[in-house]
Amino acid sequence: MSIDLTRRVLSSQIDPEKMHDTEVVVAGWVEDVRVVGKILFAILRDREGRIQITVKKNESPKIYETLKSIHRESVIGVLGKVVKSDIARMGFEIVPKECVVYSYAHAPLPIGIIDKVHVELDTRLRHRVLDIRKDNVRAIFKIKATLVEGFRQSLRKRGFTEVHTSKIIAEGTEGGANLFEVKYFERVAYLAQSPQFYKQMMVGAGFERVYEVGMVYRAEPHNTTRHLNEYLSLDLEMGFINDEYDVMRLENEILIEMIDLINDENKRELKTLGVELPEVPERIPVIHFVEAMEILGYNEGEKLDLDPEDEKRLTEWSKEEHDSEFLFVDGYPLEKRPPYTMPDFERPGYSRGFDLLFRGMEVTTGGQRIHQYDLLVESYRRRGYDPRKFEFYFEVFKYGMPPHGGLAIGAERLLMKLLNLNNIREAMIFPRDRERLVP
RNA sequence: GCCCCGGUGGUGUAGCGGCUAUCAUGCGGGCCUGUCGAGCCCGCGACCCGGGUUCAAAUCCCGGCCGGGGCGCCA
Repeated sequence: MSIDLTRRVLSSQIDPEKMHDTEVVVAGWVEDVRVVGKILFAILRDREGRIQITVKKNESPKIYETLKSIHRESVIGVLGKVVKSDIARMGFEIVPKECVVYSYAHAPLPIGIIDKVHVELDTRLRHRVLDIRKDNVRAIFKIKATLVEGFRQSLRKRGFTEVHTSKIIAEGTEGGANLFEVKYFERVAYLAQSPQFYKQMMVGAGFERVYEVGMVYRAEPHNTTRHLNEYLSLDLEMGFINDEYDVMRLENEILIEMIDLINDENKRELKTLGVELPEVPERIPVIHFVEAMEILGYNEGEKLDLDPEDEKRLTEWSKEEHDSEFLFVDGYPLEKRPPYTMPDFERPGYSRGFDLLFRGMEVTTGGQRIHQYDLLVESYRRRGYDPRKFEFYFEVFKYGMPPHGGLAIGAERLLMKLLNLNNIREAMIFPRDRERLVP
């Protein structure tokens, strides 16, 4: 006895009006079995939703016994008739003719899928596959997929080429402090903390505009709700810009499009999560670092960077003053930015580097980059790096490099803030942090 | 790297020196022909590890491991 799974229909494809009394194949996970005397109801879950299988003992004693005996989350296939029904909440139910158990789930489950008890994040992450069976958890990753898709669509449309650069590297963009070491045959290599060098090199290689969607690695032993040791970086780099404002404007536009796409494609998931996405203003406000210091009430030069509390206060200010939950802060002090950052020659000590703050968190770092060979080499030297180690990177600057700039969006940070998640680990299928390496 | 807090059945918890360690969920069994947070009855199942204090430790102390949060740093 077998069931032809090529005939399988999904829960969402069953229209009780049109399909009443027709035979269908359905398959999925048995979320729950409710035995009510000589009748039982099995709730079957597939990727789209749920279907109720109704079995009467006197009509199908074998299927009744089978479904009564299996544990929750077992995988079954059912050949049965669609029966339109007013009593069933879904408007229909399946009365089975045949039922195959493909996989018997063990009991008890390490975490409940539909239990009404709270489960700690740590426990959920240890049993992530079961955790992701919950609609609200899967919704996060459906939305993440759209977020990335939106990034790709928006950039491709604007003449950007997707590139895939190596994650195994010889030298970090800013030295080796937060790099993971890997054994590379007889040498030491590192995991890339950013595709920064390579995407700039690709601008100079003639693509002019490139983007990359890829994992990056930070060996920081931090333990917070907003840090991961491996995260998805949405990177882009564009040539022939006037200044960093061109990059900020681009980000503004693509953010609008990314959020539009999610609103279009993930209505159900947003509803499941009870989330309404924020409005991205046509013009996200931009303030200079010096202005930020004034708003926060610091004296000039008192601080060279913003701490998490400052960032929270600044986005609160932006919400009040400009009705925007997004805020660009431009012109960070040069010494706090990486050595490839273009200095602001009109304001000595400051750079053309910016951050995008969203709901109290840094979600993007970007800026105009140095494109002049001598200036770049000097900048690295002044920071104490040995320019000889970066020759592979400097080469493109020696042989014709357009003025350019770019940015990197932390995908999980953006997603976390968009969906009001409490912990960035929730935005990663299998997060890597200080202790977690499995699953 | 630093600071604060925590670890009790599969899961989430109560208990915070002394009664058979609480409750929910789950799991097993029973009853029920319309359940959909099903209901009712019976049962099963736990004090992170090591050392110490004490007549007595889940409870107090020390160390370890693990977890949660914050800072630094960053996306």
